[in-house]
Amino acid sequence: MEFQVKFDINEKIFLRNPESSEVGKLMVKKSIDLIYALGFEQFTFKKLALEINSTEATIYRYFENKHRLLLYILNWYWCYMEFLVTFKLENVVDKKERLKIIVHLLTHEFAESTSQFDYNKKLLNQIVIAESSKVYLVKEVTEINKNEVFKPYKDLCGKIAEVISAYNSKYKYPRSLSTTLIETSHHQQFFSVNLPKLTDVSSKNNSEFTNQFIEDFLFKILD
Amino acid sequence: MEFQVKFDINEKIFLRNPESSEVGKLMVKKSIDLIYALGFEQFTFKKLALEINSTEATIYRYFENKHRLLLYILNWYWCYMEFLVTFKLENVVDKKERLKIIVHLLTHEFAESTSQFDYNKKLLNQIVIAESSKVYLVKEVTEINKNEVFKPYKDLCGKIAEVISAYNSKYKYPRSLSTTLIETSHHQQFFSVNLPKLTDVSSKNNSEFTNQFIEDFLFKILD
DNA sequence: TTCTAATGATAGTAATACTATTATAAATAA
DNA sequence: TTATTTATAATAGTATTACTATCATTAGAA
Repeated sequence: MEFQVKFDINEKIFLRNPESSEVGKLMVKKSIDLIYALGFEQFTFKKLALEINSTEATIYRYFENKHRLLLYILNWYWCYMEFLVTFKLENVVDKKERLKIIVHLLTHEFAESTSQFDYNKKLLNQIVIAESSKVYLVKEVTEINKNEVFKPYKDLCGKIAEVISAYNSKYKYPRSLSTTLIETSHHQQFFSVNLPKLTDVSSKNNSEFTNQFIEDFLFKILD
Repeated sequence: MEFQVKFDINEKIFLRNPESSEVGKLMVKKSIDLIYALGFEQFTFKKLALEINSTEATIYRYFENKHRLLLYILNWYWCYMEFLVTFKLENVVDKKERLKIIVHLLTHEFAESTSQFDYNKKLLNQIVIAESSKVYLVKEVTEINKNEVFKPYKDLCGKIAEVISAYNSKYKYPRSLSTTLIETSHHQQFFSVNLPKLTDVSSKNNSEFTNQFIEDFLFKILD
């Protein structure tokens, strides 16, 4: 079974909806490949324009700047992640199992995408790990936040917090623990690959390591 | 009692040691004020040159680029933090107390610096919270890491890991837990101020909130 | 005193992050 | 069907950034 999902991304993020045209869709899709390949700092609209055989001016009609484009991509990812969580939790009643499913989702790579129309989720996941904090770790965060552009992240956080509270209603910090699960899964994955001395990975699979570390700490906190 | 501390920062980080001259010392000191005021993205060598009544060329003789200057500042901070940990732990034998002291250090602001020669530790702390991940979340991380420029961070992490292991020798992930303590204390402080819905802060003091959250989870994990 | 080395002043380049203008092509409405 | 709107490609241009290079001046060391 294979299907595509669509989300309504907050209109404040773009100038023109990239979903409304072919160039628009192509620029988002290719930006994922390019940001992954170059890193966000080296990524430019000029390079993206070249990649999609278009011009900078065209891209600027869709996004104010590359920061907004990254935000768009991340919003899509957070929506997708919330959808995935909801989907995978369907019909699972065991509360511990529900948490384990979430930790697994947060710590494992996605399979390479097969459809050419779909975003490459594997690359997207790597972008989230390495670049996502760059959208909020900026001076203008308060200004940017006013447009509710972080809502999908907050919603994901809220959803996980609910599962945490369902498991242990007495735990006092379900939201902070949610963000800690998300952020920790990112940096432990990043560190275990790039700066392994900051972690306790042994040679083997780093997703598996991160999964074990987080699951271990989550249940020690909640039990 | 008031005293200044000096650290030998890895020579690979700079072209000329800023400690070796007055302009050098001034540029590091003022860069802390400027990065704090503008955020790392808006911070430029041109603006810094203006601030210290010097020229870009002079700054470039000390640091290859602004990324290296940030790395220098963070290295200093990590060394300072390790020193502080060592200092505050002196003569404290109770193992739980030792961990509590560390958590307190990680989650609380420093006092405004009094000495005009000293770096402003309060601003430095804010820079660490908002900008530190930008030095390793880059494509070239492996290349940069080869020069051992992250050693002070790894040492700090190692030191905290030791205290963790001393408290509970059976715990399997002391290093990953160390980095999680450090990173979590940063993003919880950042979130509780800027995106509070991602946390469980109530209106009050956010350092205190972060301290409680982290202390709570640390001892649930280790006990 | 002479030499050396660091600085300041100045200039210049390539790339980035945009904005503006116009001709053309495609989609839509009358 | 034509007229109108709209998006795009092509092009040009600007201010700023991130550097590199040159050279005269100055301060300190030999």
